[in-house]
Amino acid sequence: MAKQKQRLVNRRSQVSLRDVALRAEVSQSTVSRIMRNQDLVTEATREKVMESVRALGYVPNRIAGSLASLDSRLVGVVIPSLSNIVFPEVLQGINAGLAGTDRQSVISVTDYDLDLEEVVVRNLLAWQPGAMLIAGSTHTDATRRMLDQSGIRIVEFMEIDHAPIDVAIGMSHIAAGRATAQHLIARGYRRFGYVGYGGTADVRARLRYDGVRAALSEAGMTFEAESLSPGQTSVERGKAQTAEIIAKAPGVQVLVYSNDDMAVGGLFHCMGAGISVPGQLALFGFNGLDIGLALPQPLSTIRSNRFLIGRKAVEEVLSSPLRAIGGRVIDTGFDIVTGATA
Amino acid sequence: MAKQKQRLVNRRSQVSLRDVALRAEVSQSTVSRIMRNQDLVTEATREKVMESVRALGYVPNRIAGSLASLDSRLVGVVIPSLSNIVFPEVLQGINAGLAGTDRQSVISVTDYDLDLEEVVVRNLLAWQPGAMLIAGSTHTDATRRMLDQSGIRIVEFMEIDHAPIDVAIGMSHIAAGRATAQHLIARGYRRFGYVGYGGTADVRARLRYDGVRAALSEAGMTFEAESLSPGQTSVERGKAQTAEIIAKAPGVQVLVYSNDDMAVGGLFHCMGAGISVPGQLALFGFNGLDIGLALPQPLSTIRSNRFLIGRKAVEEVLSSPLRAIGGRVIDTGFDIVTGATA
DNA sequence: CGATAGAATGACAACGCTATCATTATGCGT
DNA sequence: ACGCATAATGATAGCGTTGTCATTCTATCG
Repeated sequence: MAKQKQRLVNRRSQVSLRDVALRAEVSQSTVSRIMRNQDLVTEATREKVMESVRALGYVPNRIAGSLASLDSRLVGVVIPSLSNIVFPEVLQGINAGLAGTDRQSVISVTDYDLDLEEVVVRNLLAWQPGAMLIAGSTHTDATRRMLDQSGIRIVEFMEIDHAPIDVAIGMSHIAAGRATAQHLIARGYRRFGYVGYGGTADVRARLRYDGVRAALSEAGMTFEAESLSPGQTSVERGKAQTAEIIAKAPGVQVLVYSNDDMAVGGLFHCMGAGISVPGQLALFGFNGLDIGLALPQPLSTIRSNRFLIGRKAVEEVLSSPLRAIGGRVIDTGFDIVTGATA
Repeated sequence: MAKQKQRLVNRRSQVSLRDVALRAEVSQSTVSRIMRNQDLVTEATREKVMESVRALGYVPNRIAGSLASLDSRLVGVVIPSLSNIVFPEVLQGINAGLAGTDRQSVISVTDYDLDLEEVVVRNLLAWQPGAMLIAGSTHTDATRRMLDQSGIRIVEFMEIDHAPIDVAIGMSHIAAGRATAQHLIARGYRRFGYVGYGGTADVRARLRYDGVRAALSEAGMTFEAESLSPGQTSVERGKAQTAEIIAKAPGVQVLVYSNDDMAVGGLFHCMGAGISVPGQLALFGFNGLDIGLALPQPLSTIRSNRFLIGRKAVEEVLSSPLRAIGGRVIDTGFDIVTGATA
């Protein structure tokens, strides 16, 4: 009598393919075919099998399926934050792109920490995703190597200011910064101040800042004052820092913000302090958030299309399992929203 | 010569346990033990193996691991929307609870559609999650049956106004509605209007509405006017509907909104139209969003703790793999934020 | 120094499915 | 009615791990 190795594990008394096959008196192959909607099966057998599926409440085990087919149908997504509304917006686009396909996204958050990103990417790769969508193009060497060697499709989204591993989708934040400065100069502003994120983690905010400075510099100008915050931006911080910079540099004509939530805070401060906008002080944001547009006085800002970025990222990886040779850059662009605050 | 069945599939030339074991000249068991940080291995062998792991760039295949161990270490999360900021906030709490554990969340979105929710739950269950966190307690019969029969931990979050399958975490939206009405009545308001979501999909908005009405009714009052929108709420819609209801019912003293974004829109409308708040018209929201608190005039609202809900949900399912007998309800409560608009 | 407990390692059968090939039904033309 | 192409179904070896048990070392002790 052959010895049977037995798992002692509280073997989930879960119904499996075998149970369905047994009940329907067909082979497991047939059940498998039906569950995967492969044709080649008679309507009669399909009925018979589906009856058993329903009766037993069978739910296929996609883990086993993925292992057998060497295809997990998973798409890994890595974003730095959930509290910054722009990332959920990208997720919506990703979702929209994935809807109707049999792919499922798996999301991880890095908190703008490149070391954590490395961990997160490793864990995600362990799930054998068919593609990986990752925010930004600044990664640790190890992260880049893992992504590269995985052989799967990789989309780096949000920014396109660096050479991509496979595909990059987004906008040039340097160009957005330059456009901001040029737009404001054209409107006659000469004395600039900057309010926003001053850390190094949010690379894109930094790129925009650099872009503004570069364009100002070309026009022989510079920021007369800056109020930098090392941490997370918020409406509240925008209020506080705007108060601070006004006290520090009363002569400034226009404030450029690292993003809309800070700028909204700035506008709220001005409203409360009785400073007329843009008469006494003009404000310019970045992101084109809904809240900015709905303000009594619509915020002047630059709109990036986050939803589109997400959707295009998915479309790109679904279009082919093979990487773009030599890398591919898709510019989703940006629009200047004139608004009423600058 | 025995015939070998061969997968023709472009067998991912990926390094597996076997490759590492071969290179390090140890058994697969040993490598497996090391990868899972099981002790019982000599430091010397560990070194030797890790060298191979690094050299080959080995990434464990968690799909195979999950199948073998019958434990996916996945946590399914189902939310109705990503555009309503409260759900990303819950996700942050979930993330915080999961951080440091070896569990990974898998998120799906239902667009407030119960039939889609059913599909989404089925797909998620196919990944054999160890637990499922799902927003709300209104589901189709099939969904409820699947969740129930899965045997895994289930947390229904956001609301606690129904009997849970396993655990419910959140607040009573009916109670929040009643509290809103009582608070406003105590502050002397007598003529009420309602602005907000009027559809059936967002069950919780409906519960709050019912709560307000019930408490008004007990005090012998009712909504003198209502402006209902069938779709997604937004700041923009709040503006428009506020304008509408003011035109329709100029005598109303206070407007109760289905949520903060609508209320913020209402405040913006009043600012623009020169209506003094709360003197001529008072406004009361729901959610306690950051934006409301940062307004020049802080929004009067009810704050629910979404982050806490998410974190507690995770803590609950991590605490035990067994369901709460007879169901368990965890009330995370809510606070009235007096603010300055009512 | 031999016996022996315990530590360290190895062997190998599951896990639940899918891909591949083999076999059996079925329909069709002549 | 027969042969044959084709449709429908079945059998079975992986997929890359982990759980279990078996085996081989390594101290320790009388």
